[in-house]
Amino acid sequence: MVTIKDIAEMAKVSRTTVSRVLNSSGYVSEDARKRVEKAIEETGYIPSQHAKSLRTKKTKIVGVILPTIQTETSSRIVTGIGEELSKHGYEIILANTNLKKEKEIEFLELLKVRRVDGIILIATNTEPDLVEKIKDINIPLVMIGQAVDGVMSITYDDYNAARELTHTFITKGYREIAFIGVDETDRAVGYLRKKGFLDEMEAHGLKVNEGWVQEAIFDIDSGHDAMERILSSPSVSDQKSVPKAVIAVTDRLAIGAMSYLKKEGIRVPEDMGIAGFGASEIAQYLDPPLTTVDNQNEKAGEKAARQLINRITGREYSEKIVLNYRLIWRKSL
Amino acid sequence: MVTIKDIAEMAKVSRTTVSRVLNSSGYVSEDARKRVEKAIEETGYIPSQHAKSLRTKKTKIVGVILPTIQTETSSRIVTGIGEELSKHGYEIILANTNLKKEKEIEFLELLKVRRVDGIILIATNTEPDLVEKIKDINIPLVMIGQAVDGVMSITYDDYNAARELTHTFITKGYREIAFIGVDETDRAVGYLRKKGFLDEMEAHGLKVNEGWVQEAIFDIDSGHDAMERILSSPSVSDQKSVPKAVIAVTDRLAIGAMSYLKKEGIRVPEDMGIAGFGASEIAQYLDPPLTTVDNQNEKAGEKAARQLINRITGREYSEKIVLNYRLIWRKSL
DNA sequence: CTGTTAGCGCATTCAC
DNA sequence: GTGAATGCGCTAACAG
Repeated sequence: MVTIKDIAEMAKVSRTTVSRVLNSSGYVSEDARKRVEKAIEETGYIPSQHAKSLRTKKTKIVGVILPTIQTETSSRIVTGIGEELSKHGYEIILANTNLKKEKEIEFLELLKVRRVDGIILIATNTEPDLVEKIKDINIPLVMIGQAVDGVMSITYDDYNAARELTHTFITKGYREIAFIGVDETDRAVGYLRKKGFLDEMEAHGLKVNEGWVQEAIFDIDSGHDAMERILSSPSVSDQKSVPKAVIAVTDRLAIGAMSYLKKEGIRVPEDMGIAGFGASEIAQYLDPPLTTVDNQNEKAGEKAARQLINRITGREYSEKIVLNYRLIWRKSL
Repeated sequence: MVTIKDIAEMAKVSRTTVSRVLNSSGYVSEDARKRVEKAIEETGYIPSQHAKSLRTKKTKIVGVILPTIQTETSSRIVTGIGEELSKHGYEIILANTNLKKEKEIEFLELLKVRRVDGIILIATNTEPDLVEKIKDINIPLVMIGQAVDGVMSITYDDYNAARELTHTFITKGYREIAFIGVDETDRAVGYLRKKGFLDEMEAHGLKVNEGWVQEAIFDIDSGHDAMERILSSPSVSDQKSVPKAVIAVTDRLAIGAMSYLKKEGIRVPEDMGIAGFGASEIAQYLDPPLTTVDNQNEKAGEKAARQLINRITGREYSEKIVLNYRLIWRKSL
């Protein structure tokens, strides 16, 4: 492998001079520059980022820890992050936990070994050991999706989105509304979206029957099963109170729910209104097209990257950003 | 930042000894080891991978270049790659071209700067400048999805999958079959799948009308439009020959086509059979569920990673691997 | 404008 | 069993 030393010798200058033309820093005579460039050209020399990093203490790498890349949410966020980072000459090291929580902490360690300049964590929980680890990692870090005191974050306005969505269901005349949520250790998706729903229902004096609120995991089948549980809960079986609508906290859960409804011959939206969250691409092609909440994931990724870079480079940055959302009304209710 | 030198001083040994316990190489007395470990524990010392890389010439990083991460195909491949690499202590640097071809070459450069140990390229084309660049990059590289002479690759059996799919359409009684493809510079998806289709049709003496073969780009809307073009092509408009089935080269294109059919009141599969490629998760939840070809993307990723590591570490590896596929029959035909 | 000197943090001889 | 010496490839004072 050809090194800076070889170039220096070929161009009959010192390594310093080569370094100068490489980084276009300091003065270098036209003549010397030419010779250096020629040598680089001839040899195909490419400077080693490692040696450079060792010296400068900057790696120009950002670690991205995520729970899975196989959801539109994640992949969009990553696209946004990548887009923004590459503008500034940073690369991404991808750390995919595949939904194994313990790996989050492992990866934090690992990224530290790699001396990344910053970390972006697409978070699924805010558990104490994770937060503790984050706080003593001593590398600029921003979380996406969850907010924690003392940690930079980009979050969605989950609570208000859920309220507004619920509100609109109500103003459209729905009064019996069911809910498919997820585990509340996911504070944003599990807790806040559910709370928004419940608070809005309560504000309107509407009752949410036991059995109407079901918990699922993040996949389509789970939405299917949750819908089934809702429709076979005691008060429903007695025909005393059948929900007329259902809100699912992700589009995938909504798709699963729809598939159950279709199987049972329950028409959407005539017999049951439905909405999801996430604005997945497929939502608009469903039959009927699914009402959903667009959280602007790419933008979340971009903002996270931008704020992180600001922080890394000592510029001003926002500690917390809450993105606004957009309700997309379609025919499913 | 605490370094190996600090640990050495604290433990009253030389840096060499610290290095030894770090890498569990060579002899080190129980006593010395204890002291070193204690010092590491107390300081939270983490060795710098950069310094190590500079010394050992190994980064334990693999670069992954991909056209987009927002398709199931890509994200699954990446999951497979990540899964396998992490078993061996490698990390991924993600290079997302966002469908900009020129960036592929740019990223190759960049990964060279980073001195990655290997590169995995999820390829969309096999154009000469790309191939040339690959060949003189001098870093072990494996392509996924496209085959090129002299380059390691993992590919799908696109040609035969297309033939077999077509064959089954035919044995089910379909004789008028249309086709939605993509640009043939994508040799695997664009050229081979189309050729498989055409060859099989020809082998059965079936005619493929002009206008029945349309070219789309990789998104849902494009599938919709292609379907529209097929059904409004001259021979179809004359009612002389309306296709009774359509094969799309990706599930997304098939979904787009289905949405057009639904809009036009054309029933699937009664009026028109349809199939896609890719075994996307959503395919089974469509109405009707979509027949598709599973080409095991995670496995492709895993194999690519494994072969690459074999190559990097000087073990035996396969230059070319062609994965088998699996037809998934559902109600859409 | 340019070169000399001095490390960055680590692994690897080679002695002891 | 252990340590001193050396250098990986690069940048950053500091002199000239």
